[in-house]
Amino acid sequence: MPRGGARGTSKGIPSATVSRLITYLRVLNGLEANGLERVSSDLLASEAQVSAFQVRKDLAYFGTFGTRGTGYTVSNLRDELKRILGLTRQWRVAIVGMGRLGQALADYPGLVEYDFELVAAFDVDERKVGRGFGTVLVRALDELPSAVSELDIEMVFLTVPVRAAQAAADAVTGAGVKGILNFAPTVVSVPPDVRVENVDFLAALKRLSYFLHEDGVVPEDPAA
Amino acid sequence: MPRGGARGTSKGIPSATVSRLITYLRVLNGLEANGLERVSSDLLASEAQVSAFQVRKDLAYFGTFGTRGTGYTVSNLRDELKRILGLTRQWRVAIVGMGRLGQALADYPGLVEYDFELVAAFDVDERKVGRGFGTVLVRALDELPSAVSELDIEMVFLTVPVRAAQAAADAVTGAGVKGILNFAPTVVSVPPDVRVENVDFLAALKRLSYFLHEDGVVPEDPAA
DNA sequence: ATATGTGAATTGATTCACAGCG
DNA sequence: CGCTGTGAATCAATTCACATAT
Repeated sequence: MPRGGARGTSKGIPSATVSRLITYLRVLNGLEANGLERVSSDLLASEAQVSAFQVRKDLAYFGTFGTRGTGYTVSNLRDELKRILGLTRQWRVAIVGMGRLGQALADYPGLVEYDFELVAAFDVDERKVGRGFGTVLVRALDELPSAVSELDIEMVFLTVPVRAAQAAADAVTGAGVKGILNFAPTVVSVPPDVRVENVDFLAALKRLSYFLHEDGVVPEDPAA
Repeated sequence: MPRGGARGTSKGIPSATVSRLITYLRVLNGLEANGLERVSSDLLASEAQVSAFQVRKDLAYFGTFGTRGTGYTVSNLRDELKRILGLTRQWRVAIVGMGRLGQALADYPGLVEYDFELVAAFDVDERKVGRGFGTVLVRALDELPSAVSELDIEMVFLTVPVRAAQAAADAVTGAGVKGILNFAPTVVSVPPDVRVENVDFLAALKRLSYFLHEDGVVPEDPAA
């Protein structure tokens, strides 16, 4: 019965809204780079490919940021969105699984740019332990619990094979990490206070397969 | 204002359903590898981390695949899902943008495994043209129109920088490709008969930031 | 007895229309 | 007047209860 203090911490915000806020933030950065100072919900909407209603409703979940009759100030709205999304501080991340993908992420310059600081990397493979990638040395997986508290690791990129994903997720959450960016093409289950976001290239590829295929498929007729 | 253009599906099937079907297929493959022959909606649901109602409703959009009182035959349901998802045939794909990510995808063995055949790669950079990655040679971008028809390219992985994404998408759709797997962290707009699926690691990372940050944020108090 | 398949109820998200403020 | 902010209406998705088949 969620009737009482509906004003508590932001619950009940559609996760589609969060995704769109990220798009709005990108659009604003682009507009700002072009020297634009003001923006209307209409312009923002067309750039983000949603309706203006949607833009205003999404923003309204978090407060009122515009001026009636005028619109929004680009830099102001951009700052508000960064604040809402938790992007005004650094996040300390580690990579678990230093295969091809883990190595690529360790070298990715975009991380630093967006204030995500890579502070550790882990792998089970003895031969990889001690090697350096990007700014970090690879550690053995059993160092994870101590490293999480010593280095204050807040998020982990899970880049291990499917067969190792659940065990690795258990180790990560057992060590106290509350956020997992899961690149393994599988469902991982975690305690309720841990958040998992999936980055699933193969699933996206199969969705594409479905939608391209779709036009040629006739659904079964339940005429019985 | 995007009127009428239902971005979901053409047949009224929730796109969340399509995503879940992909998960069910993975679960079934796992169960089959373990020698299981029968499965109930309950088991499938718990493995996929959804409700059994959801599993049955998702399947019901496409037909009836189970036996009352018994459940589903693993191999049969797996085959049906592959058929529904368009995964019973090969798909011919090309990569546009042979930077780090494009190169990594060209080498990725998972593509072949899932019947996605890489038939071409493109880049604007003169110095990359002619080099080989995986099974293909890099071509100049202006060869795209002829290559699409000659090689029957059906999907493209868009792995170019954000600033080049829209122009590249225009070139791709102009050449007649109907499916784009967009890895660039930006919205690309395409004609209504083209499907775009996004693989957006930075967006997932920012969603994680939001949800971890969330607990510490107090929404604005309208006492001004 | 058991587990699927499905109309109906419920919950959630999006769209709308216009009130409210600059 | 113009454009934001928001309750109300519409639309979509999920949950449920149970009839139905083996």
